[in-house]
Amino acid sequence: MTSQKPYHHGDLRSCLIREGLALIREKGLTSLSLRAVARAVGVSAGAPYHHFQNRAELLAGIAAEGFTMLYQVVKEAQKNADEGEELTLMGTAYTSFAVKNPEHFRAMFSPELSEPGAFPALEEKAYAVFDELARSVFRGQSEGSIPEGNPQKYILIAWAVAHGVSTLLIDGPLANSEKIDFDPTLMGAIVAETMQSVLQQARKADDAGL
Amino acid sequence: MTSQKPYHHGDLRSCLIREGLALIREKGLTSLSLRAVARAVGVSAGAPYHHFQNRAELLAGIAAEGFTMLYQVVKEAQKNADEGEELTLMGTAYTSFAVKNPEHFRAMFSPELSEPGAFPALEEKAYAVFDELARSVFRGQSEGSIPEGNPQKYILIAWAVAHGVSTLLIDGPLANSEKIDFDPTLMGAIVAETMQSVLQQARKADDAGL
DNA sequence: TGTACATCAGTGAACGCGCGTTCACTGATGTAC
DNA sequence: TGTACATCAGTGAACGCGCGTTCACTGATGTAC
Repeated sequence: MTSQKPYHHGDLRSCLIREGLALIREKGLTSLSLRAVARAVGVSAGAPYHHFQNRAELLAGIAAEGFTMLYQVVKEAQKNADEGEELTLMGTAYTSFAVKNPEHFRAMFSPELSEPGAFPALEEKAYAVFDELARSVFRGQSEGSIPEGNPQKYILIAWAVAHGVSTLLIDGPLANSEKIDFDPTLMGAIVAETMQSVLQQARKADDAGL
Repeated sequence: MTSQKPYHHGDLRSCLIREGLALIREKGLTSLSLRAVARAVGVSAGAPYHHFQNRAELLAGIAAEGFTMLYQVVKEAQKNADEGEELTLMGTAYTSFAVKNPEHFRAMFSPELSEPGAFPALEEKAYAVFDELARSVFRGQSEGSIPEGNPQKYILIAWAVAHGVSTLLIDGPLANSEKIDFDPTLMGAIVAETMQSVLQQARKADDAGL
């Protein structure tokens, strides 16, 4: 048992991020502020500046953590997938991550962080996820499980469907609407079904020699 | 020629919205404020309160305008579509709207407005768009151009793909990335191709009696 | 057509607030000898 | 094992800022008669 108020916190950075996530969950991205997280942790307003240069870096820290987590679940899905279903499983893993970690997800795709060049380390992490997606498509095409043609097409479809379902579920009109009531199970299945349809349809066209 | 500084502006509400859109475009949703738009129009800080009860209502006003515009382009696409391609054309119209009107789009799907019940008039307008999508699916199913089965599936796929491509293009990693360089033409085609694949694949399964 | 008056849509000053950020400081910790 | 000292990670007070919002006011507009 340490004393109630040790002068040195010991784990402040992690705590600030944790409280930052709670703040995003409860009051939205807008209300994320260095003062607010410091207050939540019970520390002075100046303390966070020993861990983050400014407000944007806190947000970037949260986003970076999120991309690391996303990379892991996507990579895991890829590893466990049979030939030909990599892209589908990666897509559902993406959506599943978003639904389970909406605060991270919101931070990761926050427009405030999207200026190119502003957060190189973050871009690197985001790119790593994209890269796994791309590699899967290339591998699928060389193995024959994904038809030839512009690989970007398959990358973008997978990403767009997964991202679209995710954002509609998290922040969009589907999130809390009383008028529009979707079956949650259906949501999860949508990404998979769409990917499979696209791939099968493309294979058929490929076989027909188009 | 009226004088330079008429006491009554005459069209302040519209001007506030117009400057609000400019502000969102240039500095992001975060920096939209009643004071900022008043300043941009060249009017005192109190003036906007004769047109909007508070800050949220300005945002809601912008969003409402956006939903009205979106409804029109989606409805137009629906009208001009041949039997069986309604859903596809509506999806591409949606994405096209988003890319042409990113400021409206950002306001429309701003989390700040997504609390259910907070802006009933806005929800009504958003619902109208969704409703056209739903009607198209119902009509397609009764005409036979869309397979039987859970209509929600087709609604959600169309919406998710269109919404996903839109958000990736507007705010997401695709917007300004130097590492990920997608062909813009491809983007536009993605929504259509995905929808067509899904529908054709479903039709095939339907014919096979599944 | 003119006039009195209600109402509308502005002004500008003021308030309190939370925030980002800085800075001199201080207590705790780690390390060289 | 002790001690001197550098460094680290906090404190708390202070600053300036932009914002939301209110309020008494005033100039312009529209309307009844």
